[in-house]
Amino acid sequence: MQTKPTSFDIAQLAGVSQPTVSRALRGSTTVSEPTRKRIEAIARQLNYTVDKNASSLRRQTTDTLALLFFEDPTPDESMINPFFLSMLGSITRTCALRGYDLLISFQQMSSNWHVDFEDSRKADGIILLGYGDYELYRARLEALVEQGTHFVRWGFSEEGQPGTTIGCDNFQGGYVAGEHLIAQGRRNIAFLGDATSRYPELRTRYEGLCAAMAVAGIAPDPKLQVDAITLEQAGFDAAQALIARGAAFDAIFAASDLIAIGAIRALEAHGRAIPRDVAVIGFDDIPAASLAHPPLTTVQQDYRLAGETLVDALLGQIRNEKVSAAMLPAKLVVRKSCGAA
Amino acid sequence: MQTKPTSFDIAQLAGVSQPTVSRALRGSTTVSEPTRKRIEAIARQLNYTVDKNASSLRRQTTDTLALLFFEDPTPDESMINPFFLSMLGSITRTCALRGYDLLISFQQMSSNWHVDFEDSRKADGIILLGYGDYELYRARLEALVEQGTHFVRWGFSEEGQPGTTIGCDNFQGGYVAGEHLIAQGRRNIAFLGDATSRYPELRTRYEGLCAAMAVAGIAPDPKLQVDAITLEQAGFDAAQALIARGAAFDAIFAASDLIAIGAIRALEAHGRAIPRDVAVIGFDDIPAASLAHPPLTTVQQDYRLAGETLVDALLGQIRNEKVSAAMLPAKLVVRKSCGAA
DNA sequence: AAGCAGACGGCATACGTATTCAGAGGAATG
DNA sequence: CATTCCTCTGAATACGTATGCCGTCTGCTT
Repeated sequence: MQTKPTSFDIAQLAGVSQPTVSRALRGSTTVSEPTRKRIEAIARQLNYTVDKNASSLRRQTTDTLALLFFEDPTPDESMINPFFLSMLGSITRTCALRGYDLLISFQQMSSNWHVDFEDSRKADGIILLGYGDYELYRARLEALVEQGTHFVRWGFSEEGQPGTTIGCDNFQGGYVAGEHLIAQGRRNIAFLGDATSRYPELRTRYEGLCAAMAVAGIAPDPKLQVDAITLEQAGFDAAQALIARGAAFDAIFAASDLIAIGAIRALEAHGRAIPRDVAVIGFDDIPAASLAHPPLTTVQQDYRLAGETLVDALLGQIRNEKVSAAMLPAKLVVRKSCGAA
Repeated sequence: MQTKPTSFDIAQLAGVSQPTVSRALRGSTTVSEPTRKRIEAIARQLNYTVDKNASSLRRQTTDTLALLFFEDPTPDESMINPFFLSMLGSITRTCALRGYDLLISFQQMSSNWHVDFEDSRKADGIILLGYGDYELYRARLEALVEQGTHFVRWGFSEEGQPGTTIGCDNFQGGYVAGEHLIAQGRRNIAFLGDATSRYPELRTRYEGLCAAMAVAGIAPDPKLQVDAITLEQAGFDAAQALIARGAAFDAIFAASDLIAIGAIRALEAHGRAIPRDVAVIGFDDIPAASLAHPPLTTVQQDYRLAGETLVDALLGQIRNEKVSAAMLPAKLVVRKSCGAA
């Protein structure tokens, strides 16, 4: 095949005009059955494919979604939150099922991605993946909304927030974690993860924990809360700090699996046995959680469902349907680190 | 902004013609300095972005690459080899640096992706990621080459193989692993991973191991080799089989980290202590390797370099440069599982 | 036999950009 | 002052598809 066949080539071979070829292949309109069959056969034989650019240009729509990871810059720039990586599989798969291509990009929060995708008609909509300080980029999201850009966000969903947000029920996740630890007889439960409003999803997990404690008549102790962001090193440091404070604790609820794994390393370095001395529960259920030692009990976010929901919400928005925020259930996965049978 | 501004809008505002706007913004040709400045200012003010589809259609080039994962189907379809996932970061980053967008897709090997990307002008070239039985899709790759499609492949590089292949030096990786185990005083080294030609990269790792053993005067023992593909479960099963054979071994070299982690689970289930009774070395250095218990000594593939090399090789090919296969060095990362100080 | 509806398909054109060709104007040269 | 050359820019057009509009032909009704 020297040169890519066009709809004109097919038209000529089929003895019809180019528009008829277009109509026949797109299915919709009125083309007689025999004509369509003939055109389809020739197209197949020539390995004809519709030119995506010409088609998109003409239809003013791309059948493509863009996936943007934007996180706080990490030491290793190419490191991605493993939980998001797990979602990736589900997102690409859902896109494929819906007949959409997926464009992917990592972004510094400082760059001007908001101009770059829908504006230049590379994609019909954007999926935003990124934990983190929401207020920092609020202005950007508002600009997107104002501009009429289609996008959905994974994360914490709040009243009056620009755009559509899909997230997991962080409160409930924290609650079941707390409930489970208390059922194991633990009373002094520490929390490693941000309790300020900088990372609302982490704070909400804490609030869920506190609610479970309240039900059991346990008052939250500020000394048992240490700030930590999602990385392993942060978990290590936070656990160190917790020990240094000298407050007694017999359980840790970590706001992410990586924090939990880091904390376990620190605890073992200080001679605390897991789960005997300290029960540990994480959050996310990343692939490494089951490989950790001891295998990590954790609150699972359903990444399959998450990916599907994100894509479908975005497609709904593109079709101008009314799309509302959604909160996905969290599920406790019991392994060894919490000391349950 | 109700309607997306076009180059005509800018032309009108700047008092020039549309072609001049195009020239000014693409930089290349001769546009006087003041005119260019004026045009750029107006473009910025209007948030103008070149329409990707129109531009691609006109230039017959997309500035987009496609990344295709195609692996043997796994039980969980959305599971990706973690090593490839690590490469993803580096690939997207390199693409961004080179000014290319990245289209991503998972593929069943049965689908007709070979028609779908460059043919329909979605991308200028394709990156193929997938271990596995090369012969199965040899015909496809040959069709790609014949068609003039630009693509590079990660994997085992062999004489007379269609297309350009970038891979890691599996032989050397196996060699340093063997060398290290022997230096630890281990003599009976088992290999978990395919030794047939179905997975050439795994077989080559075995050959490297054997070479190191030969230098130390150790003959390879077929009873100490068990087939296993890259998954954790395969490692577990393989180690079980190895133990069942009854042959004595004091070390395991696993063809992937997941195999190694699965094997460790099986060994511990049988009361063998790591590394005291059995030293274990894996391959890849996936993120979970350092989190495993004990932390896994492994042969590291440089995923940063790998991603860069893949992208640059592909871009070279697109520019019609002479691109040759490349073999990237492998590096031993010593942790606890091999019993070294 | 005339009229008419409906099914099918062609003509023309638009989508927004990049490039070829040629022309206008000015500077430089003799 | 005429000629040449160069710099800058405009006119025209092509890229490949999708669609609004209209014509034609068949077959049916009255």
